[in-house]
Amino acid sequence: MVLLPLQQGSNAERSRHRNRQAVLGQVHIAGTIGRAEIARALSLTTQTVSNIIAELSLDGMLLEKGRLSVGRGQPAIQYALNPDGGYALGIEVRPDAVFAALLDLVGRPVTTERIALERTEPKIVLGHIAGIYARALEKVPAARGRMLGAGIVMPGPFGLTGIAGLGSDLTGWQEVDAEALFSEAIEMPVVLSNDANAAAMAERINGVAQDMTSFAYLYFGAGIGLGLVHGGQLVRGAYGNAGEIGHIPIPGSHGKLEDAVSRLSVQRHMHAAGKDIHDIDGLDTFFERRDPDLMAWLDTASGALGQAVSIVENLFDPQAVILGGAMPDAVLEHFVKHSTLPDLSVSNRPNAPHPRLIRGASGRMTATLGAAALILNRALSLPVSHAH
Amino acid sequence: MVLLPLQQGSNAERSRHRNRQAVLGQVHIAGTIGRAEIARALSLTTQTVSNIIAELSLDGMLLEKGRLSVGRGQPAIQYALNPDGGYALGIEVRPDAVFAALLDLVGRPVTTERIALERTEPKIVLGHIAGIYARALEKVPAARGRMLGAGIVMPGPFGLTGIAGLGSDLTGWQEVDAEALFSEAIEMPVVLSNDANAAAMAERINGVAQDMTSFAYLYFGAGIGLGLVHGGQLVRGAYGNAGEIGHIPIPGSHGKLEDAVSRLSVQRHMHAAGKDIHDIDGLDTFFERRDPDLMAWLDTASGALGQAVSIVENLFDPQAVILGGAMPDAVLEHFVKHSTLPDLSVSNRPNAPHPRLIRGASGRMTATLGAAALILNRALSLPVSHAH
DNA sequence: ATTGATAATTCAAATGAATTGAGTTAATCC
DNA sequence: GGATTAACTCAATTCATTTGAATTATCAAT
Repeated sequence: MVLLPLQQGSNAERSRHRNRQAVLGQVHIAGTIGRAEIARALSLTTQTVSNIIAELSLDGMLLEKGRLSVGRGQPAIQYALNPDGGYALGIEVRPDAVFAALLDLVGRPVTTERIALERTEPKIVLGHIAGIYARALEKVPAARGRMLGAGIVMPGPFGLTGIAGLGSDLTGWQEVDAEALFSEAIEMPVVLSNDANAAAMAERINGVAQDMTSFAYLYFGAGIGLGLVHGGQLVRGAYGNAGEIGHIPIPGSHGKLEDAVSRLSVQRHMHAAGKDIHDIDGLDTFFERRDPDLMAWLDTASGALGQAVSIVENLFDPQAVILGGAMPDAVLEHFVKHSTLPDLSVSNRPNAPHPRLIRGASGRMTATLGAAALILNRALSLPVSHAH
Repeated sequence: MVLLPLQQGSNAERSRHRNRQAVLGQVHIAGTIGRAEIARALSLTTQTVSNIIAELSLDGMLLEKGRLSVGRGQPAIQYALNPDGGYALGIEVRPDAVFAALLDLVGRPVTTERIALERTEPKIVLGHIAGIYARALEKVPAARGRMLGAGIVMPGPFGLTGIAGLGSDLTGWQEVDAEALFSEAIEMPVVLSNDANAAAMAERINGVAQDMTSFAYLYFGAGIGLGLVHGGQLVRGAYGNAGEIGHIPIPGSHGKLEDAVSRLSVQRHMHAAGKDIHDIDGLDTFFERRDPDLMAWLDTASGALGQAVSIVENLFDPQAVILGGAMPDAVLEHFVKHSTLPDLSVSNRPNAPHPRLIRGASGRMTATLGAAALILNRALSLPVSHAH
């Protein structure tokens, strides 16, 4: 169960694979780019990059985008990712529903689906998965034979821990190898993660973190989770449960971070004031009215959130902390504006290239999109292989 | 200044370099090991490993250690790291002194030195460094021409941050490229880090974390620092300042973690009781007597420490948290025994292979040894290259 | 408009390091 | 003592990269 780095030696074949990924990664970062520039970025010869690009074009992963002239010399032929070059399936399993999205190679959703769940036992969920996949292929025939893999998001923590069984867990999933079960059901590579990690990847592939290699993501789900990206890769921890920030104590507020700032927390608070919030839109409505009870909750929540951000900053020194998840954009924006971030932080630097706290771009589907982004990130960046 | 992953393509030469490191890494992990076993671990052919081992033996990095018979088949020739195969210099710059240690390839210190400092300006410190290096080579002639590099430990944080200038910083080092200056002074590769990161590496190379790839290290210096290792590599953060745990607020205690648990904290507390502690031995003496004022401090400190450990556990999900640094072993042991670790943690798992909190093995020189360990770790593990 | 400089690209040959496959050696098992 | 197993070696082959020379396309200066 321990994640440990898989030490793998290199040979010609693995070098080529690595270089293909690196080339795709450069194209992804740049949008459009020429071979010579890729060669310089990767310390390879243009000849090598030419060979690889010919191969990738043949495989349908790249498209020519005309020539770009910059000063003297022959203008470079520009290449871009072919959106149809590969697809990734994202699946988010929640206690009440399964969400799915099919993303193309540039990270755009091409089809999405939602299935309500009565029960969450593995058999039932897995039964739906095959259908989801089949319908996705039907809607997007171009994806057939071009699936890169599937990302699965489930509420953590995974395995037996001291915070298991605190409500958000799915029944029947505690002691099974979910990754293997899903992989068997849809016959493609599968990556399993929690919602916060996935959301972080969504921002990296197609959101506000595209230019960041080290950042943190605070995700509003039922509780609150933390996704950590370092050097372009997720920091999962030894057992895959890094980022359980909801349970850390916050001074001033009486208890855990989750008690002060989470969907459950606001629902509880509003309910005590005789006002019931059933979903995100409901919350949005109260916020639009500047409901005084909600504003009071936001005040204390902002304080707790600022503390949490500062802890994350001091422990991980990220380029920025991104805020997103199941909250109305306006509320997230309010948090970004009104959370007071302590001056006493390593992230409080003059001339910082990024604001310390940023609202995520991926909207409410962020975790589902992020599930697929886990796969895309693997396809578009140098591998840091891990084994179990 | 931002650390970003250096995307580098692969070719035959770089493959060989990588495979050499991987082979050395396997030998380091195993102690002694045969070629076939290395080949299996790295997914290489025995022929390839044979070639590489021949090369490494010729370079003096490996030693034959007889044959080991396990069941049928020809017994495998065992190889071990040649301690004299390479050396790493560790340098720790403190406000009052420079510590240095020369480590051989297996991580044993072969010579150490201490130089008192009146002033810490770059010119003065750098002036001492050349002398330290020269004397080390004189004492250990075998190290001449076999230096792998130098690790430098200086009090962080590096660069301009919101917690700069809070006392522990060295004067004159805020705005200079320390790595370049040291590298110029001793003409070898240099890695710069803070004390906690270095200490963590010391434990990984030659201490209690040899079998861990993801762990956290709580380091007692003047304040308290955190070193994070994930997948066998340091988590440095975007600007190299990850792990500034001293400044996070701790509930219950009135302020920062550092206020409750650090050398300065215990000195302040004891001074208020009319008892002065000047150094670690002084502290040890009070502890041996079970001085009631010290025991009272330890009580509150243990509580705060437990909170900090739990935060680290939940955010990082390490295999274990290691405790070490400038404290008497007996006091560290007391912390390990008496810190109450909350049940509500991802690290509170049944059948955990490691205790949640462990005392470090490297003793008082840990940061200096760790400085050199930064270099050894680079030589003995697969590269995760970063550029600035 | 012509010419030279610059840079991207292509072709063919060379290189480096890994793999492959056959053969040898040295232990255990029966 | 022969069969089996596994480590190790040798020589030939394969793969992917680099090297070096030649070609093409643009900009800049005369």
